[in-house]
Amino acid sequence: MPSTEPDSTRTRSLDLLLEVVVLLQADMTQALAKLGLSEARVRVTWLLHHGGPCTQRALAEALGTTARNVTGLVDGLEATGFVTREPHPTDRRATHVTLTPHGAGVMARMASEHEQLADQLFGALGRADLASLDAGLEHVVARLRGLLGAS
Amino acid sequence: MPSTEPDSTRTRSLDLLLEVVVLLQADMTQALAKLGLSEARVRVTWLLHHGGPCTQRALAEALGTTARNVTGLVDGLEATGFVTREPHPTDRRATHVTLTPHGAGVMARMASEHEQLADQLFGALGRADLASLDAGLEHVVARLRGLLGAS
DNA sequence: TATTGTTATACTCTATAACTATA
DNA sequence: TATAGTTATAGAGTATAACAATA
Repeated sequence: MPSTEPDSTRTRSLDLLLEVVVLLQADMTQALAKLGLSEARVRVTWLLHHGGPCTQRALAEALGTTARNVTGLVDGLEATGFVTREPHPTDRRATHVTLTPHGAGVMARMASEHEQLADQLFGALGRADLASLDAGLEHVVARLRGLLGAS
Repeated sequence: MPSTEPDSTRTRSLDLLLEVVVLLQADMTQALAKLGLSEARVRVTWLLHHGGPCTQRALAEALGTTARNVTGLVDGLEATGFVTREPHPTDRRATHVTLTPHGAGVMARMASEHEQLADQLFGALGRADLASLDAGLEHVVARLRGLLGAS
């Protein structure tokens, strides 16, 4: 038997992984919609939840997007009661985007749903199975980082 | 030691999985852009590549979207030379969306890049490691299908 | 009457460029 | 002069609703 596995085995693993991507994304989008958030907006509230109040400039850099886009995202989050624009303590050009109590509550609820999902996905797996899954995923993460870095 | 694992272990596995989602999506988007396609448009060409020419109505149902949206996607694919609108052989209301030779060539190239990615991600894994990764992913797929079905 | 695809309209996310207020 | 955030404008993707042509 040759030392290289047939391609079909690896391709099947990639297809499985892509199916997980599709399903996980669908589940996330659905869960976010119930909380009144979109994927783009939750990235903002996530940054505010960890890290606290923040200028729009800093948000734009952390998100890897433009200042204009952040204006739109914060507009939407402000209109739906997730954040407020406060004056920056020292720089009168800047705004301090801050989570409202409602926004903070939703983020806390999201964290608990996150743990719940982890239990639902992995609760039935034994310790050894979970460890080998983690090892495989870590391998994939390392490979993908390499591919994206050396683009 | 209690029979239930601490939550933190499972949450870490989920975070790993979410990181794979983010990285794989970034890699796909980048690869598609090089081929002149977006994610929404490649779903259309994928359906045409497998399955052959197709009415817009059938595309809308397969994509789970509206007829209006398919009009826009096919407009874009037509303008960039991936597909043509042909008259339907028997139903004069309908159009037969068909891959051009260029579109078919790009899809073939995509398939070969798919195999290449599978080799890059999994080539260094032994048979046993790959099998246990597959088992874990299959478990996750089954769980996610259950969650999405019973929404 | 039902179906296929279109136009009309609107909302979200993204991007560039020009501009205002402040530093 | 440089920076923070805005308005102006544009394009992709999604959705509903009204409508034309055909079945």
